[in-house]
Amino acid sequence: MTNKKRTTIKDIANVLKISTAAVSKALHDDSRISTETKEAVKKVAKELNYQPNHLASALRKGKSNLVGVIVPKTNSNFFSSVIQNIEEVLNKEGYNIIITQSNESYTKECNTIDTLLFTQVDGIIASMANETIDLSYYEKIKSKGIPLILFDRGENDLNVDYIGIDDYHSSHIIVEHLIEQGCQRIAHIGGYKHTRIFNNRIRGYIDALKKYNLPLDKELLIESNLTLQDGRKKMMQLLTLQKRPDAVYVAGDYAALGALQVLQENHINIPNDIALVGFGNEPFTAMVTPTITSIEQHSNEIGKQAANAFLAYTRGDFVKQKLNKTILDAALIVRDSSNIKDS
Amino acid sequence: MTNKKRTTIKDIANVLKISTAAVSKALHDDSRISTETKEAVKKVAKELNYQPNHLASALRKGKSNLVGVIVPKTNSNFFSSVIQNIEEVLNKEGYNIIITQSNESYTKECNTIDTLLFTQVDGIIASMANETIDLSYYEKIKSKGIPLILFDRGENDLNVDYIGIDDYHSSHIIVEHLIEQGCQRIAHIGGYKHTRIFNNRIRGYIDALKKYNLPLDKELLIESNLTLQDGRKKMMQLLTLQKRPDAVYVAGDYAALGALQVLQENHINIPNDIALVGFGNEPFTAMVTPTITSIEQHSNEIGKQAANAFLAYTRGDFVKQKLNKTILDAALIVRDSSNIKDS
DNA sequence: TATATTTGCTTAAACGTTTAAGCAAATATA
DNA sequence: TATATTTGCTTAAACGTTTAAGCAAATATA
Repeated sequence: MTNKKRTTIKDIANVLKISTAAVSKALHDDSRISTETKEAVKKVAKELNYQPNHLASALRKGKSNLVGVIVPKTNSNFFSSVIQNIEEVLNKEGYNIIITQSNESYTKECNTIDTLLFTQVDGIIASMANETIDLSYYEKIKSKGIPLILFDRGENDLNVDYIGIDDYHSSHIIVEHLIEQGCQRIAHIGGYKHTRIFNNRIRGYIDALKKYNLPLDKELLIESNLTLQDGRKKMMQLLTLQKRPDAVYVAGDYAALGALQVLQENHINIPNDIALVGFGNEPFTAMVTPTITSIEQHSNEIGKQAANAFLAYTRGDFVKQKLNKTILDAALIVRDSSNIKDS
Repeated sequence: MTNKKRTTIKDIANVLKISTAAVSKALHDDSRISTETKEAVKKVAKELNYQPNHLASALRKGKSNLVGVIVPKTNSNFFSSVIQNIEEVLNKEGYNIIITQSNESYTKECNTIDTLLFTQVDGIIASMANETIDLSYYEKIKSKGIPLILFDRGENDLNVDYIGIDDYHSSHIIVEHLIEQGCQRIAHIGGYKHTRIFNNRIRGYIDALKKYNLPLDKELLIESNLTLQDGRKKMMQLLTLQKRPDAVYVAGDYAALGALQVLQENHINIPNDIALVGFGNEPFTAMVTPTITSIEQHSNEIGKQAANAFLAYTRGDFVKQKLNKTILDAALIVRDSSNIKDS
């Protein structure tokens, strides 16, 4: 524990009898420093095991090289994969990320934002909690002039960069797929309408039914918080109907799993009696029996693009910063739970 | 974007015609500042929407109030739950955490450590990557005098605080449970022997067999990286044996799931033909069919204790800092995959 | 050869805090 | 009433960088 003080540029300067300014410039390969000096500085830096003090340079330069990432939960393949890709892109550019979880709670999300602002992050990349309706905390970020990028769960009203998939179109793909399988009464257990992505999925569902001349039955369209538990509850509700659906499209994989459990407990054949489609392509959808058809959201791509959107800001492409709404195409992964021909 | 400069204590000082030192002390409730001044300062601070510059105080105080957390992956219920609890405890004490993933890669882990040191974290709480054998990077943390706490995957040799469950005893509980179910040939798909926790599970397995006078069959003890894929592979290997096991204890849930899939594909009845036990109590173990018996590792408690161990250091209990090896008792969650009486 | 430019550094100030040292006024103590 | 202590502030320096401004020596240009 003989924690002798860390070496600073001052120490290097003393050894070489030059100024700290020269050392600083040498370490940053300033063109006005001779090659010999640079080499000497770097050699001594290595010898003394010099590690730059990030806080000092951050303070001086007015930027921390930290980016805050807010997700509803890390414990989901989608979000952890997005995070991993954000990290990969930003690390290359010298940024570190601070990951925080809102746990789907609005209060926790606000605290989290305060914490990140306090930590002087250079930007925030976020996906909103389910609960979040009031956007004033996000406005706070904007008003401080800190770049804000939203992905997956974001609101149009905020007028910031957004990366996500085409939820409206995804619903079309799913409904089309189910109709191809011969389904005629397709139910939708959707997310909260106030969240854009879930609203888009609902609109897509409704319009796709219209497109294929299927009637829209209000009983078959249910709002849910999309947890496993609520998926069970909403599936039970559907089973009590006089005219049961022959397919259920659930806007989240966890809730889809809940629905699957209920169907199995009631000895209903999947997909022949009722076909099932989830959303998100969580790994467990390929693990359960039957495997669940789902939508792949390209989490890797979303993470990379979100990071790049932030970098675009920092590179000062402010001139005529146009709002980037990047919408990726989703992919339907057909599995046993909706593959009627094969089963 | 009229990003007018942030308010500093200087601004507050100017308004009240007092020194910045007085402002600083007032904000920290220094006993040598009058109540009136404190109130006035806080009032103005609020009016000007003052937010302390964390970098400046960190630089001055020589501590960043950031704690680095390194996990093999965030995408696992165990780790994300540990993280959540670390965060909860540390946030209360004014610390923020920087979460990084090693992705089970030794190289990534080293980078991650460099990054955290560069960011001037006040401490590091880590669980090691599967690959990690060389501990020199962890020694680096210690040599810088930065508190290091390990949990779950940690090595004794490092001589630092450690929080985990009693893996040796967990194996005993599992083997006892399987014997109670009538199993006589119990296989173990274990983790890498060089990782302490997996080694302990293996030793526990061997000793428990001995205790109950069951022979140790080398064929039934297999080393694995415990991914889903490798679980499949190792299960197939067990099925090729002349004398198949009647129970398989897998040291990780993902690998257990792989084993389960292979058993089902071969129409082997679980648990009657072969009983199955996993480790970690990942949520999906309760979701698949049949549900998988597993070991609950008390991730919440581990997270809390790890955070508290770090806090103990910062509180300067250095005087006679004794090594804290906290070992929690694990709990066996019996499910269908090993419940022979009921099935 | 005289002047202009470039090279390679130094000096000094700054980023926004915190804190040791100190000082005058107010209050307590003998 | 004279001295000691406490209260409530200020002054000044420091944390470890970066960077604008400047200057002398070396080199290029006319």
